[in-house]
Amino acid sequence: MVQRRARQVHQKEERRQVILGAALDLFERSPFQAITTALVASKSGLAKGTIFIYFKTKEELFLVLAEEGLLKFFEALDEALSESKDPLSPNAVTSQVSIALQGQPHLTRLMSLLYTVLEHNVDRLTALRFREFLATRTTRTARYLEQRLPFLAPGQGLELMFQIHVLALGIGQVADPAPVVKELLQAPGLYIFDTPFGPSFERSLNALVMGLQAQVDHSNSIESG
Amino acid sequence: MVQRRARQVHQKEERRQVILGAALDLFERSPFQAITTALVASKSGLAKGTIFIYFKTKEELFLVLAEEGLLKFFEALDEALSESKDPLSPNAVTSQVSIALQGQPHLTRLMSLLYTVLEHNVDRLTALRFREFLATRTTRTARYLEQRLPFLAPGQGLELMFQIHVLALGIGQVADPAPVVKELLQAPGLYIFDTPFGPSFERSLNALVMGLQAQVDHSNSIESG
Amino acid sequence: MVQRRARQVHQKEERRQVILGAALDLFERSPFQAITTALVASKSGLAKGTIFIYFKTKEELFLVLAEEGLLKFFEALDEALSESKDPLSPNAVTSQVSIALQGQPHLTRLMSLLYTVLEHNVDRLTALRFREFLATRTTRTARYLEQRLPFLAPGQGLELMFQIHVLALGIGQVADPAPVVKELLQAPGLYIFDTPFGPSFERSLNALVMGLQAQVDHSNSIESG
Amino acid sequence: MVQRRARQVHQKEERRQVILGAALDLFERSPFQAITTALVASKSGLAKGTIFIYFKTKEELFLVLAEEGLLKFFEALDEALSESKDPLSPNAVTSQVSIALQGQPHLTRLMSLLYTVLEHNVDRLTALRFREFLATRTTRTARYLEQRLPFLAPGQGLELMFQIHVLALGIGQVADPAPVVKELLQAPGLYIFDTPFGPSFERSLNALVMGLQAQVDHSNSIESG
DNA sequence: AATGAATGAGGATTCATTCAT
DNA sequence: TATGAATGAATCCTCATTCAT
Repeated sequence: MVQRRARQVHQKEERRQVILGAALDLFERSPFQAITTALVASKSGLAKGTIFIYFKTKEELFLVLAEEGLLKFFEALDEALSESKDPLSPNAVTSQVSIALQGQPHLTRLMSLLYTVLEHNVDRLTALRFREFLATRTTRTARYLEQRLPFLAPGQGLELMFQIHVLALGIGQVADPAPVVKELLQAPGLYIFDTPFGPSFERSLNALVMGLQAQVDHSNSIESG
Repeated sequence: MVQRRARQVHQKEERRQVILGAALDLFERSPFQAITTALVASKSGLAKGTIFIYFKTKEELFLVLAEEGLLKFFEALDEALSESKDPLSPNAVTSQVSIALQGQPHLTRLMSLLYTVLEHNVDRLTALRFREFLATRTTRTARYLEQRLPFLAPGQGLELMFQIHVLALGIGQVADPAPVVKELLQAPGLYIFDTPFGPSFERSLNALVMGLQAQVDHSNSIESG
Repeated sequence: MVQRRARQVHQKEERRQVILGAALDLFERSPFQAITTALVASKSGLAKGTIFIYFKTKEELFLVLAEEGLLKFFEALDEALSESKDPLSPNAVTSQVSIALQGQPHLTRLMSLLYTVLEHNVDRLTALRFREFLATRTTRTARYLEQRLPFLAPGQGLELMFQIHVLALGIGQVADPAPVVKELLQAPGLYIFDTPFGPSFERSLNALVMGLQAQVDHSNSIESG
Repeated sequence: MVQRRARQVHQKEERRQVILGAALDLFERSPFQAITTALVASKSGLAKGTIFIYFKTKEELFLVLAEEGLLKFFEALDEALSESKDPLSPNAVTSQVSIALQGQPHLTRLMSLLYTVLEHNVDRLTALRFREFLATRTTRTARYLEQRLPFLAPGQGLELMFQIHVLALGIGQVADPAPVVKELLQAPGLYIFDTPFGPSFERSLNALVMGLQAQVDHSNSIESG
């Protein structure tokens, strides 16, 4: 069964999306290593070789998936942060970030792949484009943060974005343990580190934001003292 | 080449250490996937099969490696925290944690494997033992933290340990990018997220600790207000 | 060395035959366990992985080999049995079966693998198809037998086919001993069970057919008595 | 836990029996390939190495098991056949053989291993002893058969023993299909060859014996004709 | 552009057997 | 004799990727 050829740009983009959709579907249900390109192909209704016309490697495919997830996250967060110009409480910011993040439930799992797997089998140009995207959007959102958290000094928005990133990465992994472990964690005494993503993330991020604020207050009081 | 048989308990422990040493050596120079059991064996001066007498799977071997690294980390930190009984500043705590962590340069790389790879091919008992170790030592160090940071409420020591763990995990990954990416990050504009582990970790942890303190102060001032 | 791609159905069938031929060649010279898939591949002039495109497992490959051998046996026997419509003597039938069987010298060795090895690593569908083939052809040949041996009651043709099958299986094994044993059997007093396949098979089958006839005669004489 | 050493002959024989018992136990529940020497050892309460003191190879161990099973079979059959001196009907003989055979339910499974596996990894001497045992007992029982079936010419007792052997071998395999197949055989139309051992064996053997008788009658009638 | 046949490197484990203790 | 640590050969199959059609 030969698919119609996608000659026009928008047809190609459409087909790309079909593949990405299939990959995401599979990723929701199974770990990365269990997802073979044959599986992605058959789920896409395409041949194996066709996948590699649209994505140079399996890792590139998932890197794009990660990018799309990140994009939605950035858009959601940016929108929430730019609704008004008024300052926001740390709590409010934390909560917005958390909401934006959980709109992409698979994003954190993708992110743990990002540094350990995906970027390891991708060519320079693809990596460059991804990193440019990441830098651009991170910087933009950082500016919003600085606007809504007036105590942030210039540059601290970026710092906060870094910490959000890192927190999501770390908590994402801890909150998604191996099947064997998932079972074990029911036992009393092992409850440590067995935490749902959302609350842990919010608590930690909240502390972080308040810490940044405290640092600023502190240095201010010294200056003005 | 037949090795002298390790019949006594201490001989077996010694041989175990030889294997662990070889594995660590290799891990310093290459990614986990590139380390074959054949490599570990030949570096240990043992036959391939012998490795599997001491460790049921490749993953178990590296899980033990992670545990040993963690043990050293906990010991170093515990010792630093129990040197005196006086309160410590957030900065001081942060710095001790960072020092203890960097005494085990490969620990963070091992930790990223922990949740995504190692615990996925290990039997229940092995996973259980590891988690018990983790729970025990984390709890113990949490108590020290509560002693040296008097503003911490009971239970907040554990919370802080969780955050340390998560921060190390996340920053460890971000700070150790793929070779292609490492090169790219030289370029201006992409410097984002290109940060050495130590300073990033300390800044973030510091903010976190100050945040916890601020939360406490805040709730106190409300109560007493 | 990349082979020309077999896109057309007949090209694929051709390649399948190349693999089967290579496997049969190897099987003539060495025991099943000694035949590695690598060997089959290199003998086929194909890559290792290619074998598994055509056959899901090594056992499936040899199951197909067995089926092809059986097919030739059935065809030869059916043809011999349908040459005329006249009754045949037990001796004549026995001899036809023996001839058809010895046209496939490796068939009996393959058959001993069938129940003990091949069907143990084959999926349901493959096993089903093989058994359907076996049932269909066995039933058909059974009908021929009933035609040429008029004393056979309905259903006894199938019974006879079962006995032929079982005899070929058993004698095939006894007549093909291990190398060490082959040597020993030269010694006097151990000649027991050291028998070439053909004559043993014919003698036994002959007795069997005559026994069936005798049973019929016997029950007839009782009825008419 | 070091076992007491077996210094006396009878202690050694006892230990041998412990091992054989363990192996038989395991063989009842699992296929030959699934039985590792480690399993046999632990089930025997001995160390792996100890097994190899008593049996040179895994195959020798199972060859001895086969021999013991055969011995019991011969003894049971011999006893039944020598109870009186009167002639027996084919039916009676068939039934005695079948009873003796089914007293050793695992014997037929062991026998299929005999020619295809066991004798392939055993030294000359072991093979020789086994074959001598087989020849001796087969010959002895053959004599009993000739006594109870007076129509048998000299030498035909041995012929019959061969056929019994071969029938047990073949039917044993057909009656013990792979798990996948066992399921399939429930389906209608595939019932062919799906037969319990006992009845199939008796029907076939009966026909065989009657065939031998018929042959004799036939040649007699010619001679006297 | 689409296909899917062909590639072939890749690799952890198993396990019978040996032999130092 | 008993032990069990050490050996190391042995191997099927997977799967991302290529490329002839």
